[in-house]
Amino acid sequence: MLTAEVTGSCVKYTWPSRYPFVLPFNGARNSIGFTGGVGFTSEEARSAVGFHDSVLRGSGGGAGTLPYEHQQLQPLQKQMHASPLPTPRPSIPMSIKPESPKGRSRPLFEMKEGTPTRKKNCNCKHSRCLKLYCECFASGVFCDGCNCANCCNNVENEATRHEAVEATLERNPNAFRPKIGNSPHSIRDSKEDVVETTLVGKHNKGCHCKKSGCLKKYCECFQANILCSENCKCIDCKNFEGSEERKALHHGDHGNALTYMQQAANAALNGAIGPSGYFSPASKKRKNQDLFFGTSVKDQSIHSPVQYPNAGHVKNSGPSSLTSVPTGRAANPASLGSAKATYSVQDEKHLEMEEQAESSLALSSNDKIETPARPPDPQKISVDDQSNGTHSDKMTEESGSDFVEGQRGRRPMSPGTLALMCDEQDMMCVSSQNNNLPPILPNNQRMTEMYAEQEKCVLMAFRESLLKLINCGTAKEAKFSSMSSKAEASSHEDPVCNSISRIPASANAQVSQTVNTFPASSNSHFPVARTQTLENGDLKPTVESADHVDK
DNA sequence: GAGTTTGAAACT
DNA sequence: CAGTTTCAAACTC
Repeated sequence: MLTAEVTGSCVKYTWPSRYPFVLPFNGARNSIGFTGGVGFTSEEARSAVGFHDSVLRGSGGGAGTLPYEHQQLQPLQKQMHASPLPTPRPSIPMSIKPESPKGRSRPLFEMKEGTPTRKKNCNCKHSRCLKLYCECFASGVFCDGCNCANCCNNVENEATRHEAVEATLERNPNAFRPKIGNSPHSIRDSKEDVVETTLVGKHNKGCHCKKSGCLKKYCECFQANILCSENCKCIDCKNFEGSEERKALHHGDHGNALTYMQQAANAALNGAIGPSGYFSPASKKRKNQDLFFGTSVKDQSIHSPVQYPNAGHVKNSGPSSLTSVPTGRAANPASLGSAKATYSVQDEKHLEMEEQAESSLALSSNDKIETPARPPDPQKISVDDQSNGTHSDKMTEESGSDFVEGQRGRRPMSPGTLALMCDEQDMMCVSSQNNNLPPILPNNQRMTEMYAEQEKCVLMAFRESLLKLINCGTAKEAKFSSMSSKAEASSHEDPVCNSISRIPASANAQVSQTVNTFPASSNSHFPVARTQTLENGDLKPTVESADHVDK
């Protein structure tokens, strides 16, 4: 199926073909490119994309400002036929670069203040621009105005180029497919708004960096503005969520206090949820070691500290669960729709659930990320205000909460704490809205709802982990108790284990009750841990909708 | 701008 | 599949 991807002012369509097919559209600023696409007509493409319905609207730029209206298809069709390609249905179509967006990791267009600008041309000397060394070739575009020598990546050498493409595809059928997992947000790279737009997608093959720490553009992940993932085989990677170096890089480069706040919030939240939820650089380094209970780290998704809130919490009772503590999404609005997370790729169902959750969140966060010329987000303002210590009063007035009130007169809080508090206040905002207080701005409301949703996810995950822990301990203790009881050949009617199990049982009941009060929509994507009383009185943890999870 | 470093791609 | 070489971009001076 043809998929549409809206990236700023461009829409890229990906056809399930191994050939790159990049089509120009409407000049440099508005481009529609088809990536892939052997033998399909514009009509097919149009219907597949659903120009007439709402495919684009679903993923589009938010606030109803869709850059590609129906009538804009006309120039597209014209250009398709006016393409320099030798045949109407080229087997290896390419287009001239200046008008082509790029489907690979290295963008041909760099976003500058929301405006795509041509990236510099290639300088190939020995490859004749017929190998993947050449960015143009790799991007599926003809060289045009490049500084290359003996270039064969042009219309004149179509036959040669065709052979080269075939050879390349023979080596690697996916050679012309995007290296980075699709994300409509990853291109966004303006200096003003780098706030964790990085947390998107992942490198399909992963990088193999050794010396750059994955914090230089040598690293394809870094270059693509994404975090390294479990696919990467890099050494001494610093391109992961929570990395101080990476944080410093972002912070130093852009001086974006919000970025820092959000990242600090991520860190703080991770730390708050669990000691192993937040990965220090040192812990990241453990991927090359076997520190996690002697289990091969390669088998676990620890490459990135970020896990989807519902991903793999309980799959591995050991290391993986330790690393799967939900993180930054709750505190990081920009990472919401995109959180580059390393999920434990262990179960397709789980993945599907994740994607559903992801897409639902991404949808709601699209306007924030995609709308270039938006007025300052009230949420950001509130964060900034918060950092200046001017917001707490406002929040107190709005929410009437004792929480913020209680913070007065105390020592200054760390950025992480402040960011966390910001989230708390977001929750309070939601509560306020639920109490029929005057609504805030729509965008703000969406954001706060998102935060609430995230917090729910986080809390759910946390609760689930605690439940597992309790149940595990209870079950084990009960088991040992009964064993010892048998050994003593005594027949106590009320073994210790029972008295122990009562406590968590009631606790579980309480928690379960709490969980059930969540709207179905909020946790439908996530497995719900419950307890089941076995015949021997032991409590058996169960996970709804996730019976694949290891017990 | 020249030289060096780096890591992906290509090759063996 | 692992090791080596080639290549061009990124980086440094």
